[in-house]
Amino acid sequence: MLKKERQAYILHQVNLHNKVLSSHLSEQMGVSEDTIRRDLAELAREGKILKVHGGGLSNSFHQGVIAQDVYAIEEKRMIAQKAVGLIHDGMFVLTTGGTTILQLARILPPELRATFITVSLPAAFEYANHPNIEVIVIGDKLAKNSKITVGGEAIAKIRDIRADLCFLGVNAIDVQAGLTDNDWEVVQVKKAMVSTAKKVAALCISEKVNTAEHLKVCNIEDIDILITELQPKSKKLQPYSSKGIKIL
Amino acid sequence: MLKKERQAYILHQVNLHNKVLSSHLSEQMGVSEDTIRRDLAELAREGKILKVHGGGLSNSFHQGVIAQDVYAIEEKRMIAQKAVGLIHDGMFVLTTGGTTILQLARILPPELRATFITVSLPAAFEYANHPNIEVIVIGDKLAKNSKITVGGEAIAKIRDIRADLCFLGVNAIDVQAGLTDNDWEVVQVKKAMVSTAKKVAALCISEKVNTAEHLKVCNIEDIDILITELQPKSKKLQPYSSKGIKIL
DNA sequence: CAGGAATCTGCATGAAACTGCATTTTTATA
DNA sequence: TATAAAAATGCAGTTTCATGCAGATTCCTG
Repeated sequence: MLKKERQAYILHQVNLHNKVLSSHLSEQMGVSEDTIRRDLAELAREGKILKVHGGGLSNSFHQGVIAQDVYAIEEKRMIAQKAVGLIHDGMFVLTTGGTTILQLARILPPELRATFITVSLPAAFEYANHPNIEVIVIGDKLAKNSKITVGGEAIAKIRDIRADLCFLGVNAIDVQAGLTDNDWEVVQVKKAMVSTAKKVAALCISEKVNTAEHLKVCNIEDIDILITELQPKSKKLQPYSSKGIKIL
Repeated sequence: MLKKERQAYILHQVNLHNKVLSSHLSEQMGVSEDTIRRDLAELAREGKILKVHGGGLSNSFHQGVIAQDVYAIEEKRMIAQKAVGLIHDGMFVLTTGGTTILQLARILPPELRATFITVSLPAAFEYANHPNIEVIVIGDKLAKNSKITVGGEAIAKIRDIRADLCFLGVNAIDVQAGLTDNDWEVVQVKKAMVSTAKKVAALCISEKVNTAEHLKVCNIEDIDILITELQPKSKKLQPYSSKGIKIL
């Protein structure tokens, strides 16, 4: 088993269960606890997990339930503002979770009449605050840290929906690597969304542009629209523009 | 159970109930009171709680965040306390929404390993705070006021699940009229739950005993267990007891 | 102010982590 | 393709950490 593979697995486990035990992982993949510890240390150094005595925890533990201030909120608001312009009355819109998507959910104009389909519970709450929005929740097993539903049922259900538009909260995007993420289950969900939606819009703060994670969601060509807080003509976005992606 | 995990749980409990007892926590998670004290001391040092003789208090005075008050919270807590005794490791439990159910969700002991299936988004959030609870969300159209999913999909999915136990938050109960409610869609969901669960427990504050609404959920005979804040032998509950319902 | 409960202190123990080193695997390059 | 360099891994010995327990002390309550 490759190191990266192992770490991806650990990350997956952490994102799924919020917690991993060194002893458990060691046994599970047949390597020494030392190796696991080194993996955990590395993941912690990259800020992807929180390392504690005995194993590792999801970062969401450290950030706590309180003091939930969103990172780069202004940028995300700006992105949401641009994204909202893509939605029109009568549309069926698919969305993932993520803080950027939540911003979008908050600023939907009250007179908008559309149907939002989501796997994200927090997003569903926000959509529900809008009088004229229909909200469809996709059900399945709940991933505890991200509060999104994941699994085969969810994916099958997403595939059944021919949405007009899909908003993806993006973890990492790169011209070569395409759209990538670090949680196996989330990737499955996003893949399903990309494949079923007529148009795909990626919401991404500029900081994450030209970065990559381990797990691939889709190719850069599968994205129709890229929304960042930058000016559309910004140099950083040129490579995407020349791939035929519409920049907002 | 990891140290951080334990502390996160304590913090959650403090923020929820504004108070925790060392003795209670010790028993709940099966560690010595010394350990709890050390945890409380550490959390206090970090300024997250206020440590006092016998346990800990929320310092929300400083933060300014006050928990929303629920009608008849004490009664509901008592009901939840009784209900929790019915749940055992490995069980599949179906629940509706409602504030009584939310209380139940909050006091689940951390070591409990069970699967909770729900249509209620707020309940799903609460369940997700418990480290060893699996949460399955039933998806469908979201009813905005009650924040539960309703519709044919949801009902079909509920029917697919052979749950060991079902907790119904009860709106009105009466020996003749049976269990009744006033929201058509909620009734559909409850009906499906009653028909599929092996055991049905109704959670009901005494105030609603011997009242009726317009829409029928099920007959009184379909209920296996009735939980109120009253003593099981209370006069008000005799008619139910004599119908063969177990009173807690 | 008396009695019981909660707390603190120091210590013992087992588990986990770190350190340095030897061995294996991967990668780069001649 | 051969081979050196670099990286990854496991192991043994030592150190640190988490936790429970016993006994002394302090804190509440009636």
